[in-house]
Amino acid sequence: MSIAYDPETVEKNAREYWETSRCFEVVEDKNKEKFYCLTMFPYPSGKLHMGHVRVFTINDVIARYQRMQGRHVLQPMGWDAFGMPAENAAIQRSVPPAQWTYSNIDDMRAQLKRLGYAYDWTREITTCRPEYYRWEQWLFVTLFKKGLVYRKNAIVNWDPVDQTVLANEQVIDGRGWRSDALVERREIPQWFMKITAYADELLDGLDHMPGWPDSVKIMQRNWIGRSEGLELSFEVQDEDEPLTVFTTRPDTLFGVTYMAVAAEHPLAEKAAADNADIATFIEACKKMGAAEATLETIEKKGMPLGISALHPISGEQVPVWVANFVLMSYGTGAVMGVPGHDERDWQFAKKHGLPIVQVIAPSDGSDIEIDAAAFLDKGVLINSGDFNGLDFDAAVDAITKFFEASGRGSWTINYRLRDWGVSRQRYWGTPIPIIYCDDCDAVPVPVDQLPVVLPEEVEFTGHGSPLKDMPEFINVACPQCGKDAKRETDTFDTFVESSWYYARYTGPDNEQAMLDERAAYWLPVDQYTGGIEHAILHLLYARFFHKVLRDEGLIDTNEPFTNLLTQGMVLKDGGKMSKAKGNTVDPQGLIDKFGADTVRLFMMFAAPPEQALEWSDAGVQGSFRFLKRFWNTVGEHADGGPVVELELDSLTDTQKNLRRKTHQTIAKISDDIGRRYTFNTAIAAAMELLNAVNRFDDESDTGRAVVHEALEAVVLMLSPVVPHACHALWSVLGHATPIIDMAWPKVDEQALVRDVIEIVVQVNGKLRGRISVPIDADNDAVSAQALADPNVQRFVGKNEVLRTIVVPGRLVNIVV
RNA sequence: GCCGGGGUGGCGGAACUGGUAGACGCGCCGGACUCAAAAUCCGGUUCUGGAAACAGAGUGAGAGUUCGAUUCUCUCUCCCGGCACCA
Repeated sequence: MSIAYDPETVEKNAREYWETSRCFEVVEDKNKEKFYCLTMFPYPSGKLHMGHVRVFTINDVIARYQRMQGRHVLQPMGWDAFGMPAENAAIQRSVPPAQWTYSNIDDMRAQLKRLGYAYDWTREITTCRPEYYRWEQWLFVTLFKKGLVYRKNAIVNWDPVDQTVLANEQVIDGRGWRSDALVERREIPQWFMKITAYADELLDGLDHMPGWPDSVKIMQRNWIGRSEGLELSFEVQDEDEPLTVFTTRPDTLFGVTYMAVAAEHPLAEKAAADNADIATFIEACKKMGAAEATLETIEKKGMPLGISALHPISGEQVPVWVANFVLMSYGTGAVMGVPGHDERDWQFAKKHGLPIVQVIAPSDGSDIEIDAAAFLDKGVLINSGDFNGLDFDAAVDAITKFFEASGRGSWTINYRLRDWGVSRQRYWGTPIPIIYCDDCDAVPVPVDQLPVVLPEEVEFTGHGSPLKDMPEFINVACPQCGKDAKRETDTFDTFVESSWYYARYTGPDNEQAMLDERAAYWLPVDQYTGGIEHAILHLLYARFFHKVLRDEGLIDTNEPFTNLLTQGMVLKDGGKMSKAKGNTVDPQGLIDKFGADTVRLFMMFAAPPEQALEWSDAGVQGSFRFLKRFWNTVGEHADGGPVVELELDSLTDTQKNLRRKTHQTIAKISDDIGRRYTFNTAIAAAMELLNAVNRFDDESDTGRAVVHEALEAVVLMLSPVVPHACHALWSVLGHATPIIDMAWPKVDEQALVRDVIEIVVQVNGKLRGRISVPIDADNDAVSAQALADPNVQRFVGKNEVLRTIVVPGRLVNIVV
């Protein structure tokens, strides 16, 4: 008599086997085909949440499936350990961020082990450890020397009450989240990495990444935003510095009726000096977020500065305005306004009574009313002096030539992508390895003095970085001249750590170099899985770093991630699970109650990975019930003792049918997991086969052998999803070799052969009958049989058959 | 506002290349077992009409292409992700 399914024991046994056999620890082996299978590593926020369980389970299924395909699989795990929540916890609970983080890591590691993921734990990475971050300090210094790192002013959110810099997330409706004070824009010097130097390569690479979803590639392409256009200058009356602007529509140049500059622009500041209204307006502009979403949705406001720019061709005067939607740090801090042919400019001109001039007419000669709406199409130039009558191409060509000849403009390539600001005014991050000396300016910390270690024992107040109160950290001798100097107290954006961790997993123990020859064996990552919310920033920064590391000679490939799978969120009651809503479901409780396999199964069954997953407690019950049924079916079969060898020639039709179902299912699941990543349909197919086995009532020797084949297939194919149960069931089926060392089952093409198939018959596209036809019947025979069907005849009747469409093997459509 | 994705039974979802809409599971209804309940097993379950056979309607809304549209095109609408300092 078989024993009842007890996940607690079953899972403990499997875990112990994996641990003692160390079967997931891998070393480089040139004779084996490697498969590097990675998820985006978690931020150690406390406990695992459902989103973690989902992404890790998806990746674990792929890793275990690939292992069964014979690949040498590396699946590592680590911790994206620097970040803001640790600082918040420190303020709330008076625990240093380091202590909080390490304790969370210990808890979450234990949870991951309980879930049975096939990780090589010998490669674990923790980014807040100096042995990790020292190498990104080294890289920063190296890039500094190469000129790929520079310092410039950039905007931050300043909380005037808490006297601290806020993250965008901490600004709620323009106010500080703790102080409720109106947040101000403030410019401070910050460090930047020149990602724009790689803009073209990052863009072109997207064309050679078939393993990435189109949606992600399109988003990145739009983000980089390469455009070609004319860069030109407007002289400003009584000023030495011209206003430089970029336009992709030089053909509309004669339609410029105003210029707009940012509040921080020198022209605006100058005008504010002797005009109180302008000064007030500029102050108001600065009390506004810098986020693109804000700029694009706010009410567009502006004020004339009382100065004029000179149109570079006509010489006419156009007024210069200051506007709240122009930012100094993006581009040149100035834009030209062409209200006749740009939607936003049109709105702005309408509102402020600025003239709207039509300079483009429709190509078909029709009339338009420029006062009613902007005309955005390309057309023929009018009101454009010598350029009247030219079409778009000719006009762009002629106007560009005019500027290039006069030296006041040139055809250039422009990117929406901006350089990556990596400075953060926070404590819990990698110290930026820079020393400021009064004589030598910013000096990188010499490589032999790295790492600059972040002190972990700190008092945390929440008012700025504790590093600023630590003279022992700040005061240092200038590496160049030896004079007293001061350390940078800013730390890196945490995206810096996550931009190269995937490479460090290949050699996490190397104390002499960032990366070594092991990177060449494992990279690139074959399968990368993570949230769609990282489609742009993280994935673009990682691609950038990969190219930088390549140019440093540390790796020899162009792209970090060959195949990308972006999984959807886990929802509850149609919305995001969040602590604020109080609708979180703790995976631990479910693991304790049902076991890890039930949780894994539900996660994979409830939705395809790319879609949002709606959480359902009842669905978890269903998964548990299925596992019990699965367990009992295999157990009851095994109770009948060993089975005989299958004699394929002597099968009955029913036996043949079950066998066909077995091999159809192998084909289906192999495709679902291997190609489509639709684990939900793979599990559904396994359930179907198991249902067929349960309906199959044949205790003969051959019957039991057919069942045995089906059950072996199901156990093997479900083992990536529910590995603990399948580890046990494989031995129940009489095998000495552990299932973790088994290969994926193979399809017997002979078993799939059938001689009669069912065809659907439609009349005028509506389903009216089904017929059985020989597999090799020709189209004429099939349509004749379809027409003969009694129900089909009812609808065809005396009507004339106009057309008959036969889709071989599928359907017949009779058009009357 | 801009970029990307999504909307299918009471619920999660399936339908892969334009060809049977609703696989599989949940829930619900009925039955078996039980003194009873739980668990388990069997059957039914898109809606409307019908005892049934079957018929009509039906994939966010509206139009279009097609012999045939959940699938392709256009317009609209609602929801989700991203917008450079949440990770």
